Amino acid sequence: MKASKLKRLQAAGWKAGSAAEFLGLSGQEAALVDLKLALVTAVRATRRKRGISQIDLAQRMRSSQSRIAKIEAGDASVSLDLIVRALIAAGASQKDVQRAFIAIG
Amino acid sequence: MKASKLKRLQAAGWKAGSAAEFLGLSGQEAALVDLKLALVTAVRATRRKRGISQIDLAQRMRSSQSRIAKIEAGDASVSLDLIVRALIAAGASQKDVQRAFIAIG
DNA sequence: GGAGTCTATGTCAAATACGACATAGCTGGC
DNA sequence: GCCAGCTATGTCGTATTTGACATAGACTCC
Repeated sequence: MKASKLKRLQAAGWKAGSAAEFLGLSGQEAALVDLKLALVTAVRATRRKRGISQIDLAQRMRSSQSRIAKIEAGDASVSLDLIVRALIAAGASQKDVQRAFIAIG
Repeated sequence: MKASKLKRLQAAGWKAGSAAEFLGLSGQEAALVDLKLALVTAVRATRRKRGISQIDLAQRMRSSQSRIAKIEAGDASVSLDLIVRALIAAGASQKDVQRAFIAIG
């Protein structure tokens, strides 16, 4: 069958080079974390630049103050979606976003 | 109490200018959708450029072929997190990622 | 020192996103 | 034709993420 073959392939993928895959994965995860951190910094910077409070920003994106606080704190329970939504809602300009990436580049 | 006042503020925020807020929100959502679309396109382009299949990519990021298909199809059940993870796993350069994100302007 | 504002942190039920799986369609080589 | 690999779509149980709420700390102004 198809599915069983697919599964065998996946199982094989696990066995062969699992250490390398782990390293690769952790590298990918690190890149994602870096990206999140940069964006989170941009959220706080943009919000402050616009002089709006966490409550204000929460209202703008139909979220709550506590979520904004968690976003800015880099809380693990915050998705990239939410971070970017906050960035957009805060009114980040293209330059703001670009600046966020400079740390990564 | 604090909380009740906060709640009143949020309720007021709802009432006053709800139409404008709705328009604002839908604009934000549109921006997010545009961003996702740009990234999704980059995922497929990068994957094809590297000559890897959806199964390959799925293994690289410990996901499944069906999820990759959904990512590339722009399925609503796919988060920005997963899209970016796919982009990174596909081997997109940081410049590629940046380029896609800059669309927020 | 009390009141107001802003931010941080923890909890929780409900909503959403996840991987896995099944299965179908499509294409190209045999 | 048939088979193989690749992709698309739907479902499902589980895991993660969410907004809301409570509450506490820091700081300012009266």
